[in-house]
Amino acid sequence: MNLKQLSHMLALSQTTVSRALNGYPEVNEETRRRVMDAAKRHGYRPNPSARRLATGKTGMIGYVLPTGAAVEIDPHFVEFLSGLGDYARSHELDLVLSPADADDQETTYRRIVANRQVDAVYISSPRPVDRRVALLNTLGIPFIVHGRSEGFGFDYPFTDIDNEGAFHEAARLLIQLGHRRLALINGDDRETFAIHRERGMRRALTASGLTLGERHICSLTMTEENGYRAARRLLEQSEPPTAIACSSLIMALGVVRAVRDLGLTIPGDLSLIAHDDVFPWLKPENFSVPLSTTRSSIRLAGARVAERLAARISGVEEGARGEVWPVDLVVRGSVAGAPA
Amino acid sequence: MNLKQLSHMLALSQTTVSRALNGYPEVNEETRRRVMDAAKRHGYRPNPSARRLATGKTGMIGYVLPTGAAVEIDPHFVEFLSGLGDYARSHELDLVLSPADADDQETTYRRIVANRQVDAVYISSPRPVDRRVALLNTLGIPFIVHGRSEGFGFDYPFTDIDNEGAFHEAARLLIQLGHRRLALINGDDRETFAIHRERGMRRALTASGLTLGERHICSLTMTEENGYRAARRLLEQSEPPTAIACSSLIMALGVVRAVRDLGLTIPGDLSLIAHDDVFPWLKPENFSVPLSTTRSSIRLAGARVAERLAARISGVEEGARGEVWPVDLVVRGSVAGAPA
DNA sequence: CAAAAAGACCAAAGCGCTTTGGAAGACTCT
DNA sequence: AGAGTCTTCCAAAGCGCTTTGGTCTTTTTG
Repeated sequence: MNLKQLSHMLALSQTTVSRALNGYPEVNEETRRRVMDAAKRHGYRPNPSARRLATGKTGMIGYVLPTGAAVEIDPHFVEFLSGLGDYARSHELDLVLSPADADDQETTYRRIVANRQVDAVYISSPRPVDRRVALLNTLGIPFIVHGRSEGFGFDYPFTDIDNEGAFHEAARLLIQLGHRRLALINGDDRETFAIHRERGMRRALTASGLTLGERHICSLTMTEENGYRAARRLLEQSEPPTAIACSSLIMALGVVRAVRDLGLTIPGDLSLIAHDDVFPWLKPENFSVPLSTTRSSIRLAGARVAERLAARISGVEEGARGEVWPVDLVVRGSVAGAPA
Repeated sequence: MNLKQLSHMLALSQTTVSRALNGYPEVNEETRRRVMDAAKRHGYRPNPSARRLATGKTGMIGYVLPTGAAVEIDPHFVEFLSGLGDYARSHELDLVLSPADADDQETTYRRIVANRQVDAVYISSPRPVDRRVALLNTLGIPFIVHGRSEGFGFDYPFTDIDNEGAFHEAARLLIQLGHRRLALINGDDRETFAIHRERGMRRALTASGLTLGERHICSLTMTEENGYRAARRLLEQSEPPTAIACSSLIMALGVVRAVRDLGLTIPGDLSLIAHDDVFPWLKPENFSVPLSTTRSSIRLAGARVAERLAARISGVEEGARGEVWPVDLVVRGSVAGAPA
């Protein structure tokens, strides 16, 4: 059932039927009702390919997926995706993942823009002065950055959480509890979020006349294993930290394992705070010692990004507004006063 | 730069240019070279929307993504996706995720098929007599099932691993080591893979005159937390198992934690074997006690599914062939003879 | 009451590609 | 030399939608 057939059986022109269906004003309400009704009754669905060709709109949002043997898509991506899906579903948007060589995403971005394959795209895990941001800005396709980049001469639209504030608060709490040797187990420090977290922590330490030494900071991809290694490295030093802030719950898993292996206890020997992206399958309250966290749902962020993308596609949202979400600090059993 | 312009500047018809580019035989090799050359020089890329409309081919493979507040996309999905992406990238295929209400995926499948939004789709986490398989079979779109369904009156194409064989071998090893009380911590037993694993384990037990009692089997979604709970339930019984087979490394993490909390040791008090889907971020050899596993890379499976989908789209593969991959049994420190 | 404006509809021209059904010329064969 | 066969190319017809530029009524306005 296509437009031609439908309009023929209604004894109307394709023009009128098309307009009736798409809500254009120049059609009699009575006629519109008739058309709508017939369309529903016969299960008419406009062919998206044809519509695309005519309008250039695809009803899809795009994401360039870095791939390659060495590249792993991490759980954060998925959870974010879930949120995006939540919103997309209720608005009949589809998501196109375009796999690209991790070292050459630019070509793929150019392709999907040139081909008009999607109406908008989003970027995740941005770095400072991220080339993708600059590229999309010149390419002129609607986009949102999940996270932040820095150091451009222009603004761009983003949705981010207050990573700096979160880790500032976490460190401040630990300091108030008497800790003097703090350590940070961070994510990949080429990414902006990690830089912001470090910055927040340093700011809190500096304010109390403390510092974050080279030996007290680790920066690794966020896996359980890396969490374990980092913790061992930190805790086996001559002057080990008495408190650790950790960028991910997955790494925290490794930290807990290391602490146990070393025969130490939480929070007796070590206070621990980790950032919680709110994974449904890994909850800080269910750690052997319930974990204190800085919490922000990455899933909600996904839904929000989808929402803003939709708004940009339809022209409701414009300009380069960035939004920064506050982060909750949730205190549980894993923090305590510094050991004597 | 579109076909019209290109053909005009070559003083050829659109027909000839189109054919030259698409490798049709009825064009002079010399001409073809000229065309190819000009196309490359001017960066001509056929408009995919137009091509879609004309051919019906989209160059995309689809996946219906179950979403909803209660639904979590699990890490297995992502790792599978990585593999799919690896293949898709090198063949210029894109992946379309169509979010759908988890309880009504059927509508979405019908939509993407009716709309010709993708050339092929895949299904994951199938259950016995999975409705999606039956639906796609009648809808007539190329598809591959990752995993297996059962109990239809027809065949369908799938790629699966030998879950039954894997857990049969695992159980057999444990039995040979003298274990008599085995337990299984399984995934959601509505899914076929879990059923197969249980079946394999029972077969091994039966062969030795043993049984798998109701009290020695848990079936839960595969999270760390559920692994912990299951292990505690099993180990706090009056006659606890001396060996556990576990369906996932993530659950095994929880099992290890439970064992420790109960003051037990691996492999002294408990032997443990888990299935390893080969996540780059969680490796069995790095567990405190290196974990024995049944191993099969879910990432490779993703690449294989993409490959078969591509083959089906191009008509190279046909029919309902199913393939079952063998699973490795990798023995590490977490198994030992049964305690006296 | 004639002129202008508004309302309701339509025919046809795209969008940019693929593919059908030739046609013209070059080659072979008897 | 004429008939048949390749080879190589082209004009034009889709694919199914949106949108432009009208037309024909009906209503409003000075």
